[in-house]
Amino acid sequence: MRDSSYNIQKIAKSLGLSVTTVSRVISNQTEKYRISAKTAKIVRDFIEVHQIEPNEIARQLRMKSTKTIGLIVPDIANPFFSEIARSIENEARNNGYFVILGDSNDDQKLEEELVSLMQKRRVDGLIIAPVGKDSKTFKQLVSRNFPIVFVDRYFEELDGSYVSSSNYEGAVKATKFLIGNGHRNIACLQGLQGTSTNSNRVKGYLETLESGGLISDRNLVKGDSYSESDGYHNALILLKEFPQITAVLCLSNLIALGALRAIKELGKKVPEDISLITFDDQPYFQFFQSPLTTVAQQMSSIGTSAFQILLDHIVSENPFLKQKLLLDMPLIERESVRIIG
Amino acid sequence: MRDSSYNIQKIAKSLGLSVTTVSRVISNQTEKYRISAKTAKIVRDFIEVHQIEPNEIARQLRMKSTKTIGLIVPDIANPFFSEIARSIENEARNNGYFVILGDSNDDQKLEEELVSLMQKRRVDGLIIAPVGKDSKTFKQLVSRNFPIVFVDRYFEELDGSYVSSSNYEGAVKATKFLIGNGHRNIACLQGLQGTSTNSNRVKGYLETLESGGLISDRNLVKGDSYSESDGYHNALILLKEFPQITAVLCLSNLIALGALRAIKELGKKVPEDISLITFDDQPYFQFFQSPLTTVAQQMSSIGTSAFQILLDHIVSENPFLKQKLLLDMPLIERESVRIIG
DNA sequence: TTAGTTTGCACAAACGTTTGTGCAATACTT
DNA sequence: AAGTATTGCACAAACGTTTGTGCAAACTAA
Repeated sequence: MRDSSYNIQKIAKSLGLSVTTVSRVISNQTEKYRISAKTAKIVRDFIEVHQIEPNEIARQLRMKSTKTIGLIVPDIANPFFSEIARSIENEARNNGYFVILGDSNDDQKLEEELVSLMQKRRVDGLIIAPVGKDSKTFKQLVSRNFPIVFVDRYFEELDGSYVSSSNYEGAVKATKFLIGNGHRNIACLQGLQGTSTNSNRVKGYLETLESGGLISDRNLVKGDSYSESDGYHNALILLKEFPQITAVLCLSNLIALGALRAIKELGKKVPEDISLITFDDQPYFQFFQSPLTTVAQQMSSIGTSAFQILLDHIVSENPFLKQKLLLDMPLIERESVRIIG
Repeated sequence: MRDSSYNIQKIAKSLGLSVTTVSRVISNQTEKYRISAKTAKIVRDFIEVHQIEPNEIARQLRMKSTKTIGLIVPDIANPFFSEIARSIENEARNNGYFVILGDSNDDQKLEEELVSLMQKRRVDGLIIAPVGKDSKTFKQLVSRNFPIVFVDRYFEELDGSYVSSSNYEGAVKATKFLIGNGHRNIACLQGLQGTSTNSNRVKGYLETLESGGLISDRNLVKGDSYSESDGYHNALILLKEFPQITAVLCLSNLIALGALRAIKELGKKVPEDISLITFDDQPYFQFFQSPLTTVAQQMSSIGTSAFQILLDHIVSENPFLKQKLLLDMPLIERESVRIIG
């Protein structure tokens, strides 16, 4: 007979006890405050029978802690972020925390609004995969030492904790792989410009080309969003403009999907006409016409690490110890890269 | 200079006003309570300058409304659910609501715990894609008229609102399509038994076989989870045991991935050896070796409808008006079904 | 038996809002 | 000028917890 109109005051009245005592039983502080085992049992039984759920909101107000964290991602429907979200939700729940979800739709304005709303909600901390072009939304938060952890994209100029992948090395690995397979004209479909992930990946790509004795042509780098449509449009442009291209490096899973759509539309085939390698491995990539070779990110590790670091910040005595974590990016070789004589 | 230590009491003191007045300005009740425009402006300017964020928790306590809904899904990393989640989050935010996320991992026990936790959190309502085998977790909620909307899976025996797809018709459509292409030995890889989605789909499949003059063999229906691994294992068993099978109907996107893995492992090809059709369209299905023919669900419509219905329940004077909505399932024809002479 | 100690619980303030109502001061009316 | 109406704001209770402290009653010791 669950009755949410019951609160600990009514329990107290019903049992002829004080609110104080009931509260202390519920919060398992019986020893500390010397509540007798007998009384404790009476209270617990009563709660059990009536399925009473003490008002958490009042508790939050009094304790000044909501046991809630905010999670803001650019696109929860992107499997990369939803996988991260899953592991964060799991880790949070196992530690007694709730997760409020915000989807910024890669929109800086919306992101800022979400951050503000979550501050109002008094979340204890924030995990955010920022749009990432501009750090101004977070400058104050970080300098106030508000518990916050960035995932995926982050800001070099901000002394905040983050968890991401070793994007530079990942791009190096991918580009070397293409060069090693004989490719000389390698294009790059990039993501949102000005983001740390994009900058590092493009840098890895360009520097590897140069150190491989190839000319790195910035015209072969196109795109300005991690979306499917951006990948599609820029792949079309790129492949029409530079017919000599034999390989394309895609900087995200969605970009790769867009590129594939474009390639198909142009009547070309992977890997016969165009070789393709992409960031962000997905289980289904193995079933593609040409199973995709990828540079993978460890999504669930990113999520669990991010939460653990955030938890440190929330409970820590030393809020100045920031953690910066870059996880390894394994290259997963499939069949989308052709070996050129 | 954002300072969350500011609250409306301090604003009041700083401005020489009463807390009451400040509160009324903030909540835009100036006309109702006759706060002069001049005073209102003073308060608003002060808040603007100091970037003050009034304590939402206190408001929630006083108002007995959290402007928060709970969303529980079996697997947020499944694109089907993450797409729904995205549209719900969007719709919720646009209506001033927050979304607390819970991932039940298709575990009844965990689901029940999540529901209980969210009740404690005093969410104003709940949207839940239930594990769906057993309705007992929700019986009380529904009978108490707690605002709740089921999505995807639901319970016939419960008079609760739900939004799902016309699963029966979808299965009929898919099965007819296979029969129409000459298939006579059609297997079915089902999802979690006892769930509404699964029952309706299997029913549609079996009845279509029968009405098509084919024998419906229950041995050709295997599986008990919507997961990739379940699809994989049962596809292996099924294809080994019944070599006469020419087509497989998969009841979810993940099951289809598992089936594909099994088919590949057995050295067979889609659609040459095995035709395949699956529920839950995904954008990337078009890039598969054999682009998959699917029966699609309208995820974002499911999400937005679910929230709107929930909102109705939350604000409505008439909590007894339940809505049951089944959205259309279009058949998307690609190349995974072979025409048999 | 009495003084000292321990046990078991209650009082009341505090967390930061919202809101019905009351009460001055000002404005309006004739 | 005096009475009435209106304007502008403040008081205080309430939402339901948590917690430092106080104070009887019960137990212990001599």
